[in-house]
Amino acid sequence: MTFAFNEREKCGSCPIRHRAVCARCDDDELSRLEQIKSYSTIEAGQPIIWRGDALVTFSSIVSGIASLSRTMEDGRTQVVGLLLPSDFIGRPGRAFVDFDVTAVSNVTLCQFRRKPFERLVDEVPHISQRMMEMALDELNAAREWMVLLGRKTAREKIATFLEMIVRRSAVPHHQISRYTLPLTREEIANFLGLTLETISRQLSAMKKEGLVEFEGRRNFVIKDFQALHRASGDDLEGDMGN
Amino acid sequence: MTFAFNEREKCGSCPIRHRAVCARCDDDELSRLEQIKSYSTIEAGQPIIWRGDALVTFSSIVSGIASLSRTMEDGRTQVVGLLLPSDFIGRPGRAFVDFDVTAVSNVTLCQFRRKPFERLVDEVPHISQRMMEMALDELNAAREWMVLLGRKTAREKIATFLEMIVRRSAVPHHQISRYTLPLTREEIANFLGLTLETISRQLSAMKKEGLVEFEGRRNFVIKDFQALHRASGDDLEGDMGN
DNA sequence: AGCCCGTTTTGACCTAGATCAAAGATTACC
DNA sequence: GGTAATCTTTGATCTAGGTCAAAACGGGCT
Repeated sequence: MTFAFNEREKCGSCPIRHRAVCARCDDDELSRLEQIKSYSTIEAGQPIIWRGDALVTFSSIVSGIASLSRTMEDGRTQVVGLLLPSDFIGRPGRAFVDFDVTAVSNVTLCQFRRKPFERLVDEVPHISQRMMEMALDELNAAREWMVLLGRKTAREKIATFLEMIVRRSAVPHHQISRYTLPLTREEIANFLGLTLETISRQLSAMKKEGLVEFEGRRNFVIKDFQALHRASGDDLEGDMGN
Repeated sequence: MTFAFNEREKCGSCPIRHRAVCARCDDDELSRLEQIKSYSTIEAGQPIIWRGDALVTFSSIVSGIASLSRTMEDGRTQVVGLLLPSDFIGRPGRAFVDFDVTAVSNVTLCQFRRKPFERLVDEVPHISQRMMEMALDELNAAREWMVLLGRKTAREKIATFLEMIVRRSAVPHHQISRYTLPLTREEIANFLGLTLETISRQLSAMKKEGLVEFEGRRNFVIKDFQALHRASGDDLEGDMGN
């Protein structure tokens, strides 16, 4: 699953070319980015940056999944977002990082050194426009998640989470499609504001009710998409948010 | 408290001139904004926009407080953000509104018609840069709030909320300073993911412990800032997030 | 000054989800 | 191919915060 990127790989053939911060850039702008970029890889489970670290590079996720999280002094942890390919790490204009970023699977990053990148953000409107767009999308997702965290029941939270995975893998779901949980039960719990036991019990219940079926710990099949949606607590927004 | 704005008030004397979307604009850019703006006022308690409404205008809050919220079909409500003077309403590039916006106190808006404003966003980097900055600040605040909603206890939530009010009123807190709750108990509950009864009980407990003192329902004095902070569950970030 | 109506407080009780504890599964690793 | 190290499931019990209900408080308004 890990892509092998040569140090001077061309942006033109990059898998996230049209979704990342560089999405709107023309060839000239792209070559300016090319000059300050480099690739790096992080193994599953390893930290990418810690909260409080000085921000020395920005990066785009090229492949793999990372989590953004905050851990309180006593160990309580909340995952505040999942970072997928094309998502951006780092915040122009800040000296320090606000949340821990951890590789959930093996991750390939396209990194930019801080100063030159910040200069580009100021000079190239296509970059700041795209970053604004991405920030607003994430803001919306974060707020949607706040509703989940503040008001949904355990069942609704988990149904919403499963639905999110289905929607993201975006394979126009035929009758039988197999999906994969990207996270352990504990990570799911930290994402949903629950405990791992509650996740496990709730998934078992959904199995028993014939809503999902599991093959191994991480692969599942949705047996009843409608019921899943009904369980999510969301109204039938035909994708309102567009 | 409500400001009286004449329809053609100059931006130069605007109280939010240096914090709103227009913060980075020069005089030329400001006059372009001036041409497409108009003021409007909304009474406390009235809706400003509903989720699902077509987005016809963007606006900046000039004075007053509004809330951003989502209500589920069965009435459960989560407030996902408070909008204070200089905060922005609306999202360029979207046709519909994603959350309900409601005036919590009397509100004055500086409104821009959609199309011309979107053109400005594309043409004037000072605007898109500022909007990105604001979006990123809100994103950070939203994520911080996710930690509160997902992992904090009722006590910690309320302490954090009181601290937020203290920090925002930004009067360099001398021994005795009087603050005001901008929300009813029910609104606080919907903001913190609790019920109004829990808010009331927790505030009573804090009173009994000598942490806060109330004068009427909405005015309070913090008797022990340290204890308040300790109760918030946050570590002693000397304002990390900068 | 008194009255009304919405807000807030307080009490009694209940429940969803947490916590504690101990088996079962998987996977990775010699 | 066995076994250690993780994960996951399941059970028993506890509790923070929710729910339901009623009294107390404020704060306009006449």
